Amino acid sequence: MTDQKIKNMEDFAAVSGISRPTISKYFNDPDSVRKSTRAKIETALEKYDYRPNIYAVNQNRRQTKNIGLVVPNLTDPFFAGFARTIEGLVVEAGYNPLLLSSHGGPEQELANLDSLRSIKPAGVLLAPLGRASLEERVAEFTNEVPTVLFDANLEGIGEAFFGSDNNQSIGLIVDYLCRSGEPPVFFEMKAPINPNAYKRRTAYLEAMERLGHEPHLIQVNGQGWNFEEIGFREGARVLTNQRLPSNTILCSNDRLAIGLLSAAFENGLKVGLEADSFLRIAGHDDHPFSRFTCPSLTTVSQDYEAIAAKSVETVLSLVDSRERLKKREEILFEGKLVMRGSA
Amino acid sequence: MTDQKIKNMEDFAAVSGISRPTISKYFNDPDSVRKSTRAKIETALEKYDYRPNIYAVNQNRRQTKNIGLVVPNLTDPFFAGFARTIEGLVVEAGYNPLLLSSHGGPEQELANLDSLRSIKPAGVLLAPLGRASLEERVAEFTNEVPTVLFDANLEGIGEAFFGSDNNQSIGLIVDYLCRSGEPPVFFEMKAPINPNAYKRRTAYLEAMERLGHEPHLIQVNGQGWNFEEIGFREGARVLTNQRLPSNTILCSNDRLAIGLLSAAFENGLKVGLEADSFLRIAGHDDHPFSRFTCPSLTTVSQDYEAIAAKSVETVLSLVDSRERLKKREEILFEGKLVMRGSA
DNA sequence: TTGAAAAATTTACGCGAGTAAAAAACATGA
DNA sequence: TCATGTTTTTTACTCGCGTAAATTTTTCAA
Repeated sequence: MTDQKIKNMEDFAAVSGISRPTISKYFNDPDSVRKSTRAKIETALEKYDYRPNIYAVNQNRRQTKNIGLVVPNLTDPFFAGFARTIEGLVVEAGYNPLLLSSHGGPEQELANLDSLRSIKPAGVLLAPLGRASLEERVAEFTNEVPTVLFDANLEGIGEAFFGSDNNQSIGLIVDYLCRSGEPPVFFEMKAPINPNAYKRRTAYLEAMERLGHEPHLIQVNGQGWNFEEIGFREGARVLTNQRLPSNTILCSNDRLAIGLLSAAFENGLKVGLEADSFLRIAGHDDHPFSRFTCPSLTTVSQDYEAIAAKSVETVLSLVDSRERLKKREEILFEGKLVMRGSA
Repeated sequence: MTDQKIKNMEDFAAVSGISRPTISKYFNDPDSVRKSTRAKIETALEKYDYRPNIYAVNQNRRQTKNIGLVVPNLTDPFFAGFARTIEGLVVEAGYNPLLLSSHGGPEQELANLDSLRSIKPAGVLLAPLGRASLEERVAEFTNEVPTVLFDANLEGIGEAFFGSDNNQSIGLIVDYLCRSGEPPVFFEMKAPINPNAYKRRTAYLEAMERLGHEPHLIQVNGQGWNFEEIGFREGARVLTNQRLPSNTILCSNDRLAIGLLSAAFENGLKVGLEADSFLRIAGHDDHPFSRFTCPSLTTVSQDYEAIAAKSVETVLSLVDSRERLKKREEILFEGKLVMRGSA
């Protein structure tokens, strides 16, 4: 490494003995130059520490290599894992992911889209919060920038949506619970933020009807994304005050279930499959922590790797083609039953 | 909102009736122009949708407004929360945070610093992994870019370090445990990744000595950042095979404790303060999930808000002054005992 | 050896702003 | 009203690179 200062492509072209336009071409695609030239450039690259100024590059390119990635809440390990997987795929494809978290707030979500706007992303992957009032503003954004939705759907918005088949997955676990014991009641928030929650509610009602059981919804109060807290607090109320029509509780998501399990423990109510258990509790999502609850949580895993892969693939193909999809695409991936100790 | 297209500052200057250099000045600091001019500009801003091209701006500014933020592992809610707090402070100060996660790998950490380099951040906040072999490369980076370390210290690297006083916090909980029952053994990984783990081990040994008790380290195998998994697996081995010299276990961090609690439950060992409990378990960090373990986890909370505030304040003052600190600063913040059910 | 195709070079312009210097316009208070 | 200092305008240059067109060089097969 020589320490002669290379401040721009001009300088680097000089020391490498190649013209600047060719150097530029090389950086846009190393395979687009003759092998012997590439070798010369790479030799120089080892000797001198140079990389193109990203601001100058992006100012002139038709399209940046930036891919925006917006998740509802990074504090939730489920989304953190999702984001990590997606980031990996994006990087692998030679693009530059930019991760933003909406922290559970619709205003923050819009702020995120706004700050993405300013970096002119080639495409965006958005897991929306899904607060009806702001869908319009999100739609505006997706008109400007090719956007693929994942995890939660906003009808008709974006080029495509990839997520879980709540119908199938809830059906799966309701089937299992009915088969192995008393039919479940459904534990959820009264006014959920996330569109999936509504889908799951409906799926539960349908599954119970299909199996000829009386459905029963337990809809608790609570705002925001502190699901464990809500599950704990409201779960304690329900468990101590209310006479439930079943000893089996299916929670709308694992985080509620984690809170509920904690409440059950606190109140000395044994949860599990054993004969002396008072309750069975199941969740949905296969949250990273659900293996470590007491007892470990029976749940449904989402195929988030497939969702991530398909989402990235789709947004990148949009970016490459510089076209929009003729028809909005929508694929729902199936969940898998994860049997553990709690139900 | 008129839809006449404003494509650059020139256009915007035209429609707002102000000269381009003055517009430029306005965007760099709205208060630097006369009130009447500012009013004119802001009126135009409401009418026409224009924002400066960030790439052109950053190409010409002496310094970008970007602040890099690198955390070891976003999948850990503790760091996700930390990051969120820091992001908020950075935005509030008018800077642009860029969040990257090292995913627990030193190579990824270097890759993160490398990709930060290309966006020419004005300053960086780094919570390092602390793998000795790569410290040198991190140090190189901190020579180029003003960097403040937080959470984990690398001796002599960066302009400053702000973190927890492990000595104080471990002392605090060892005191408490000894006062309220049997002196604790210390449960930790044999070869921890994180520098704090070493500090905590030492702090434990010192605290025990100070109180006149025989220390006892349980050092388990395990690689990487799956602390719950390691705590669970190795915890189960220890609890079933080993005769412990105490019924009280202090874990090096909450995530290990969460796994250990799960293992205890699985093996039918009652944890808690009750007379019929077999074990007491305590952790460190006040992890977001530690309220929902069974039983809830007694631990020490880090003053991460203070650490975040001080870190941001310091890096921004470095950025503003465009100077380096004469002397590396180092502040350790005290932890607080969080008494819950497990010990 | 030749000749066509492929690749590299030369030249030149554009992108959208920051910034500096000099000139002009404006604000303020006595 | 005038002098003074403050803002704004004008003009012009710079940043580092993408990109296009015309030209030259290289490559490789016939």
